[in-house]
Amino acid sequence: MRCVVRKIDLNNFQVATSETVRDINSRIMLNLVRKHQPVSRADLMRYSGLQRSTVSAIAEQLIAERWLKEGAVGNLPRGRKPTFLHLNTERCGVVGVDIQPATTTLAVASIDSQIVAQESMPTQMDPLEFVAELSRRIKNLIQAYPQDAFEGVGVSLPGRIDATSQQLIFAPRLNWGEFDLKEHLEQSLGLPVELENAANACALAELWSGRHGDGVRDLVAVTVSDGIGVGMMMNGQMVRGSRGVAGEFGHVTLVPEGPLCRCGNTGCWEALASNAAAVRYYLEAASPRNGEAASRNGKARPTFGDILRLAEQGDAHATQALQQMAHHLGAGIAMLVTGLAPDVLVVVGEVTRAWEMVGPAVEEVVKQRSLTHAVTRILPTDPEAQPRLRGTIVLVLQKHFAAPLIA
Amino acid sequence: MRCVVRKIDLNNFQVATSETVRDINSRIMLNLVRKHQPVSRADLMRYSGLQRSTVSAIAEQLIAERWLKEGAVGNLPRGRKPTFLHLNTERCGVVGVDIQPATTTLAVASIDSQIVAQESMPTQMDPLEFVAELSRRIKNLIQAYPQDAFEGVGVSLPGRIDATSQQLIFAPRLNWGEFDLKEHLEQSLGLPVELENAANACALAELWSGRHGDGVRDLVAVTVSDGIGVGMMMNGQMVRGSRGVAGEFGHVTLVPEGPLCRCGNTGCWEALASNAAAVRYYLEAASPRNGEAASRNGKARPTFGDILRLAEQGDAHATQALQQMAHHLGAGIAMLVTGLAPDVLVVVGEVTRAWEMVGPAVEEVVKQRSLTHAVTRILPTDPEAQPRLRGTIVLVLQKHFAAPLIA
DNA sequence: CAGATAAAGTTCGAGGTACGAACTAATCCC
DNA sequence: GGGATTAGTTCGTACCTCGAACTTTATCTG
Repeated sequence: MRCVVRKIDLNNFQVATSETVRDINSRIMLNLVRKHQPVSRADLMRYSGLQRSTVSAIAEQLIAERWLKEGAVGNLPRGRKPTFLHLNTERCGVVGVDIQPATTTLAVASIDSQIVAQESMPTQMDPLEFVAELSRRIKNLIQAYPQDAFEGVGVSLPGRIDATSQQLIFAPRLNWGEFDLKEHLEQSLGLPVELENAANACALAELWSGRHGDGVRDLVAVTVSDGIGVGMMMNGQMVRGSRGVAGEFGHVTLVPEGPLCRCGNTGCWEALASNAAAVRYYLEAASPRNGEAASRNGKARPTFGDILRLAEQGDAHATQALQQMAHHLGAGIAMLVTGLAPDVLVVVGEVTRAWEMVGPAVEEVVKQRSLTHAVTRILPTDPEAQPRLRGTIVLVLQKHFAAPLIA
Repeated sequence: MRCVVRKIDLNNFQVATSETVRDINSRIMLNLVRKHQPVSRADLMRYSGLQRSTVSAIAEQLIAERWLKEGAVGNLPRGRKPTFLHLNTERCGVVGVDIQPATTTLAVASIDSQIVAQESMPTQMDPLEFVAELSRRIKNLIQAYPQDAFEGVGVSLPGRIDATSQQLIFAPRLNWGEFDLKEHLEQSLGLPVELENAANACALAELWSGRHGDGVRDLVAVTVSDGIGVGMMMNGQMVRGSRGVAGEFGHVTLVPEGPLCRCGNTGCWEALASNAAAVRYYLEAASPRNGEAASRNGKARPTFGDILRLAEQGDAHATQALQQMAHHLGAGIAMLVTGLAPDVLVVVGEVTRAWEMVGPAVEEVVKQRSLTHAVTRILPTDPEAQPRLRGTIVLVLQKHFAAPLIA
């Protein structure tokens, strides 16, 4: 039984009243239904340890609030048949937006986190234009449902959001400057908006709806694209750090005299192990003397997707580039495994498509470099699972399903 | 207003009852008294937002349980004079034990974390002998107080404790093997015992009784001795990781082809920046050709303390060794600042005695390598403050002062 | 010096919540 | 049809906070 105590934050606490008790217990109920649905009141009583009468009372309230619905009756060998309860998916509640440099994906999900509609659009260069188009599309998706049926909008993006002001403070890959995305979207949609860094969103999604089991309380997500991002869930909570900038392990120096990174330093993890690094390794291997020049005269610079395809076809240079990338990916992952010892570390990004090639190389480096006590499972995510997007859904739903802010 | 939500742990939750409300509110009260004492009921009402009647009721209960005591009456320009409340230090409650490879320090503290008695003893090689001697000394210290006045014993040690079994799983510097220290001490003393890794204890002490202000929720402690340990408090909670082994950043590879570490790998942070590394740098500088040999033939190998002393006297080799150590210390700290972005990072160890020399070098590396957004304050701890020992006190007290385990 | 004013602290009834025992409902088996 | 079994409801009790009214103990004012 792991039980980590928390220091009470005397700047930001909430005293308890009688309603607090109901709040806590109904959240527990909601989570138990989410996990076990369809489930009878009698089973909820057994799972929760609450009295049968209390379970009934809470169920009645949650049904009145349209969180739960009564469904079919079950069958038992003896006795009265139970009435099953399940999450009320008609309360069709959440909009999720995954902003990536080129493409933005938006989705509507029900409160059981199932995506019921989804579409994509290009990510405009101009933030105001982007907000206008995004709002138009969201309104369009939403209008089929009752007016007040939506809880909010979750947004994941490749950048940093100040913890207090919720302003975008660092998003070089979007190049929008210090734009108040939250304010603009809220104004335009009339719904509460939650912004989150993409890696954090992935970690959130994996902890809440990944298939890792209930025992997982510490999870790290590593997103690999043109950069590397890290999202951390520790003790079941997101680690945001001082100004919401925790997780920039991508800019830790792993090779002191290594290649130049776009951050201005040298040998950063992401300069060694990102998709862009793999492309560089490929160019270096393909024309050893002068990799950069080769790409300029004649054929276009290959994309990381090209390299994955070439490696799959058995191209030696591409395979070598992936191996180099894998080695350095492993070095960074070893750092996280050694330092944070999460239960699970998930890798997100195109690179997972070649995991049967990259994975073993990563595992080898991690095994060699980390102490024997760490038992972290390193898992690639299925690209179909859309962890960023699922994270945005959880971002909104966690307000209702997470433990209440107590003391 | 930062507010991080937590996923409810369905394997380990607690439903709320009416008593839960009192539990939460009395813990808030206890913390408010701890912070503001001496303080009147009326002030507590204002700090907490609870009703005056509720504050009185809770105060009455806490006085009955001997947590609080009524003290002097205050003075106000008008109206009835307030009766001040303060923590009841006569409830003299906690034993702290700081086990270090050579010396073990034990202390008795009151519930306001003030140390009232303290003594040291050598750390024996044999764990059973050690437990016997430690118990004898603790019993001796305790006997002056009422029989039932002690809450428990907190222990910090250079090693790892399995999160579930509370067994010692890795303590090479003590060389005790897999010894069940907790069980042996509890048997011998009849008091509950809490074990914790030394770096974690430091982080705990700094968060709970450091002078960093209430706003600090994310704090990292770096202990520098013959090894390097890292303790993390994130969102006001200790990060223990999967099997309680989080924080082994000392064994992250920072220089791929670097010096051999005792863990078997090369270029680990602690092989580059620990006290032992500084001694190595000194020997290399003092006899460039053959540092190791020099120490063997003739004069004894200098200790890190010697190097600090020499550097203070202006010795060039010692100064250079410290600079090398500082550079690498900075590299590792830059990793932590970049990746975790804590509000505060404290450095613990003998090296802080030379901080006017080491600090600027560390700051320079960190400034160069970390992104501009991190606002981490890097602070040396006062060696007099005994952070390890204070951490052991908090270890026991947090059971009563921390937020209750809810949902 | 008496009355007004003010602040601290107490008392007590109302409302919300969970507990737990007793009760009703539904179903199967003999 | 009666007994056994399980699901779900009802209702009185206990605990807790709220909030208004009240008591206590001061100072200020005319």
